[in-house]
Amino acid sequence: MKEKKKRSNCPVSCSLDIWGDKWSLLIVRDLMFSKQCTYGDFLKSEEKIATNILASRLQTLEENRIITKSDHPDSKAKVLYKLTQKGIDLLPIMIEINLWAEKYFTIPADQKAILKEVKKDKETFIKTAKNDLKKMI
Amino acid sequence: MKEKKKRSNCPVSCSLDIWGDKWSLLIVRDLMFSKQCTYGDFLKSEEKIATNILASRLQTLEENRIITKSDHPDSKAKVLYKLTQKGIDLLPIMIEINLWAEKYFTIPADQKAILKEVKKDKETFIKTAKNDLKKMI
DNA sequence: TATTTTTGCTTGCAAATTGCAAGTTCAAAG
DNA sequence: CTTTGAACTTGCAATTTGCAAGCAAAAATA
Repeated sequence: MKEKKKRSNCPVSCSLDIWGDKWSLLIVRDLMFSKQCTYGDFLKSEEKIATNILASRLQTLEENRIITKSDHPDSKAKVLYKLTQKGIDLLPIMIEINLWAEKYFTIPADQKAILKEVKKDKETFIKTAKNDLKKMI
Repeated sequence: MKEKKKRSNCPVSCSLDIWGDKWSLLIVRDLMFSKQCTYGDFLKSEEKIATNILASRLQTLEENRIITKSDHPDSKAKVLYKLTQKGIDLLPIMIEINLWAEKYFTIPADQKAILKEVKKDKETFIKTAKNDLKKMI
């Protein structure tokens, strides 16, 4: 496990050291939507991540205990990736990103529908969603 | 202004297209703390951003209307950078990043003190902080 | 049982980005 | 008029990205 040097002790800087790139939070997003994904599932996402980048990001996220690998119940050839508690705790950040983006971009209708639910009662939405994800650990 | 192609219409992806890197949110962080910064102020930050990277990020953030350049009242040689409303609206994301980091990293005492205030009443903290920033526009 | 397909990667390589150091330009101070 | 300061720009090596192809093990198919 290669320990990368922190740029500073600033909470924002420390966070970005781990997932501050164009791809990591998309992996986390997929896991928040799907609860668990295979390597192939990530590749199916709209943004078309390259296989080597995916492997690299999954490794970094695993090293930093944001995600875990586990055996797929159906097949030894498949691997299941899941969020850890640390990964689940990124949910509030993910939600605020969505709310910000909703204000400044045109986003898909189905996403808007979810955000409508979020805005009704953010606290409850997060609590429920976190619990749902926790069940999968 | 070079229009970069969006990877998808996903709100998270669109957001990361703009500020999904190791430096952009540190610039935003500095502006949230200091309200307004000069080029030199950014360079003084602990993380030691390179001058060319700083110039490049400032340009991208300006192109995407997260920040604006304005004249410094004291000198024509200086430039003031400020957050726009779009930039100010990143505050909830910034706060959630801080709260997440506080849970999983050891962070400086002064930062912890601020987060204690945040946790007392998040809504009010954000509203007040946003108003303070808005005054500077 | 033999062969093909699926799955999760790894490898090679060109292109783009980053990071460091050293300019450059214009305003302001001495 | 010379020096300093502020905001960049430039050059270049090192790292990272992105695309395509390859590969080994497991599973499905013939």
